[in-house]
Amino acid sequence: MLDIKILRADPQACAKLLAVKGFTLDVDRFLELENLRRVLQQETEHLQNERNQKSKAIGQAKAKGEDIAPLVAEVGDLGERLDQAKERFNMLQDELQGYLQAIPNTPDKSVPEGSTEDDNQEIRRWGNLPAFNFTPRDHVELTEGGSMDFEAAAKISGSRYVVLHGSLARLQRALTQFMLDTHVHKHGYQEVYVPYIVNADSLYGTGQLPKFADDQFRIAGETETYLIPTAEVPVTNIYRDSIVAADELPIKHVCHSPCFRSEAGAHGRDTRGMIRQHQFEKVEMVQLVQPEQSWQAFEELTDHAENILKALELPFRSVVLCGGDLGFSATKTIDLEVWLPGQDQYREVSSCSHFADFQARRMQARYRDPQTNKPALLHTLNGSGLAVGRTMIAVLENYQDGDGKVAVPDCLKPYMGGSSHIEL
RNA sequence: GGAGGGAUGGCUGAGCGGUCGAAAGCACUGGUCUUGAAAACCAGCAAGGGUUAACACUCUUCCAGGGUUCGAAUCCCUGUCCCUCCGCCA
Repeated sequence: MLDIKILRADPQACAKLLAVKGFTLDVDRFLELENLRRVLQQETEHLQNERNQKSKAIGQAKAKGEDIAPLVAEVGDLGERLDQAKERFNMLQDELQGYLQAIPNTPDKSVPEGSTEDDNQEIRRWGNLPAFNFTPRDHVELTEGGSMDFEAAAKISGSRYVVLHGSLARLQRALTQFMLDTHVHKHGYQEVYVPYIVNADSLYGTGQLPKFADDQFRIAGETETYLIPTAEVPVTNIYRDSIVAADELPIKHVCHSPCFRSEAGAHGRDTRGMIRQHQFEKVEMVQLVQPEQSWQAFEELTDHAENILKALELPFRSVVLCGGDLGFSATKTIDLEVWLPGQDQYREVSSCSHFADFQARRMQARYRDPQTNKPALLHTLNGSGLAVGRTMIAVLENYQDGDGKVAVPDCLKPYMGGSSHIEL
């Protein structure tokens, strides 16, 4: 959620920024709601004050043993008028609140303009594309023997699921372990284990609700709960409605979890292979930091994600998302795209986002500012480090030997029992 | 699943239907003292919102949502969560 004070102060400036994101802010509507809000609020508070005064007087009179009947009579229909004013005010507040909730975060000044991913801006490339003396196969062709089993998955669950057999299952686990260990031991993150089912408040806090309900898997039952679309949700929400001490910052968590996405709007996209699944594994980094340090933290976080690809010696490029491609809650996002020889293109394996205080405001995640000794909103950031399934695809496609085997990247060997190759 | 107990400020923890936004302690901030620190003492210290140039005034909030009342942290109902005991069970 945006800071309503900033919005009030200069709605035009906000509208201009939001336009970069392709969002049209109806300034007139906002001002209209705001003006009405002011009137109704003053009216309501005035009546409330009147009632408070009278009730207090009754209390004092009673304490002195005086007759309170005339005072009570004086209250008259005040309660009724107050209720009516309250109702009007609350209705308007709900409307204003709903209006505010639907406004995405404003993009940072450095975010390029543009509407689709074609307008994203490449900022760096790393690694040399592998040269093969054969035609590289994609991960589906490579695993035709059945180690990547979409048929079994379709039978037991449906489309967009996968069963991994034997060495592939192990490779995925090895990647996960390697990523976690790297972030914990080299990048200073604290590992957390979290629930994979969360309530609506948590999804609201990070911005998936109310707007993106269709992308979530809702659990049937009386209480409104959902499967997590990313560990970002439970991990960030650890700090919802809390005030942390400044010396606890920065908070850096890494968390491995499965992610569940209904992919509601992605019919027909990436139907082949395990690029786009309803369930996938991801290692997620989450940081909560002081506002002054957040851009530095953003660089570091992106670096941490890139380090995994470098260690795996997988060629990749980093791109800054343009306004139109930027997510609802983010002020800036850098995607890491790994080279997939089988597809002859770069594909996203990580998305590192800076949310500024947007999520923190929704979550009321704060720290005590040592300068003022007052609570202040934190800045939140997160990034995949990395999407494990897609990273595994990249390993398969980049390390294929043309002979039905795949070399194991050096950094993974300790996690693969020392094997230098896996059979598919 | 059965039976009880609980939810109050950053934390612990009092709180008769009426100056209760809430005792006390801890923590924190400032001061005195000290070469410096600690201790001791004194003082301050909840959050969010509105009107205002500012001073100031005011509203809301004691888990959440309803209700009773002139007035609710306090009484009633519903829900959520936590704790204890019994049962069951990875």
